[in-house]
Amino acid sequence: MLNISDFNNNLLVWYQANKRDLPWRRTSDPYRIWLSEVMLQQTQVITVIPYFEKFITNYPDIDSLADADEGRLLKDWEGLGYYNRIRNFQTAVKEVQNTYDSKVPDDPDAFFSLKGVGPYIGGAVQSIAFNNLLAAVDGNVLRVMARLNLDYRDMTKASVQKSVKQNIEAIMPLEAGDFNQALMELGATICTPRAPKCIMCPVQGHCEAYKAGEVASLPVKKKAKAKKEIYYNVYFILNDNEEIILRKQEGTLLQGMYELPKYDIDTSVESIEEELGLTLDHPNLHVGSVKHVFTHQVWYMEGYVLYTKDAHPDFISLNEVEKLPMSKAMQKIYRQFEG
DNA sequence: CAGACGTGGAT
DNA sequence: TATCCAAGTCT
Repeated sequence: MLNISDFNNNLLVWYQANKRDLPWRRTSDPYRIWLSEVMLQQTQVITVIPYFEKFITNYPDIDSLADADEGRLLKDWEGLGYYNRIRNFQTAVKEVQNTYDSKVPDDPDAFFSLKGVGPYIGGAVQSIAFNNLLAAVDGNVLRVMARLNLDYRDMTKASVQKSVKQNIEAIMPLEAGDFNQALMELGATICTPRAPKCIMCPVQGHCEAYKAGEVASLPVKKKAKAKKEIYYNVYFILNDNEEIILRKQEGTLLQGMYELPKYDIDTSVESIEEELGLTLDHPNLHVGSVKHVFTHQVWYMEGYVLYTKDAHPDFISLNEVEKLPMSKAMQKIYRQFEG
C-alpha cells in the first residue's frame, strides 16, 4: 500500500456510506455483538439474521443464556449447523457469569481464553465492542489483503493468516471496529471471490493485484479434500402407542441432536434387534431415500419401517418429535415418513 | 498442522 | 451437477 492514511481514509469513508443495516449493528451490547460473531462463523449474513433475532428475544443477556436449558438452546440453534458453537458459547458465557460478574471482559487476554473464542472472534468482539486495536481476519479479509498485496501465499494456512493479522494491526487506525468491519464489508460486497467489482472499489488505487491484472488468480487456497461417502439404513421403529424410537447422537458429528437409529447398510436386522434388545417385525416397508452433504461427508440414507411390541427407553410420542432438536439430514428422511 | 465440524447460496 | 465458500474453532 502506497499511503496508509489515504488507504484507511478511503476505506472508512466508503464504509460509512455503504454499510448494511444489520441487526447486530444496532446494538453496542458486547454480549449481542459476540453472539452475532459466533453465529456468523462460516455462515452467511442472510442465514444468521432470523437466528440472531430469535436468540436476543429468547436469551436477551448473559444470564439468560448462561442459565438456559441446553436442549432448548440446541432446538433454537437447529438448522444453523456447527452445533458445538452454541454449547461452547454457553460454556464461555457461564464463565463470564461466574468469573466476570456477567460482564463481557474488555481485556483481550481474558476474552481470548474463553471457549470458542479464536483469533477472529477475539479480534472482532474486542475491536467492535471495546475498540481495542486488534484485527479480525476472516475469509473476506484474507481475500482482500491477498489482492491488495499481490500475496500468493496459501491463505488456508494458519501461519499465513497470523502474518496477515499482524500486517493489518500495523496499519490499524483508532477506529478499529469500523476498520475491521469495513475490510469485511469490502470483501463481501466489492472484492468478491468471483466477478469482483473493481470499478466500484474505494481502494482500487492501492491494489497490487489490480495493477498486475491478477485479481482473478487470488487468493491462493489449497483444494478441499474429497468427501467420504457413507451409506446408512435408517429405521422408523414404531409400537402400538403411536411412539417412535429417537436417540441423542453420540460422538462428535451432530452431537446432542436427535436421530433415528441408523446403521451401516450391511448391518443385519438381527444384530439391530440384539443391540436394542427388541424383537422386530420387518415388513420391509421402504420409506424413502435421502442424500445429505456435509463439509467432509456425504450420507446416503435409506429409510425403513420396523414394528415392535417391546418396551424401550428411547420411545417417544410421535407428537413430541418436533420438540426435539434434529439435524437437517434427519429432518429430510423424517419428512418422507410423515408424508 | 491437517482434519473434523452443518447448512445453504451462488455459479 | 460439481464446486466453492460463507464474519472460524477445536483437537
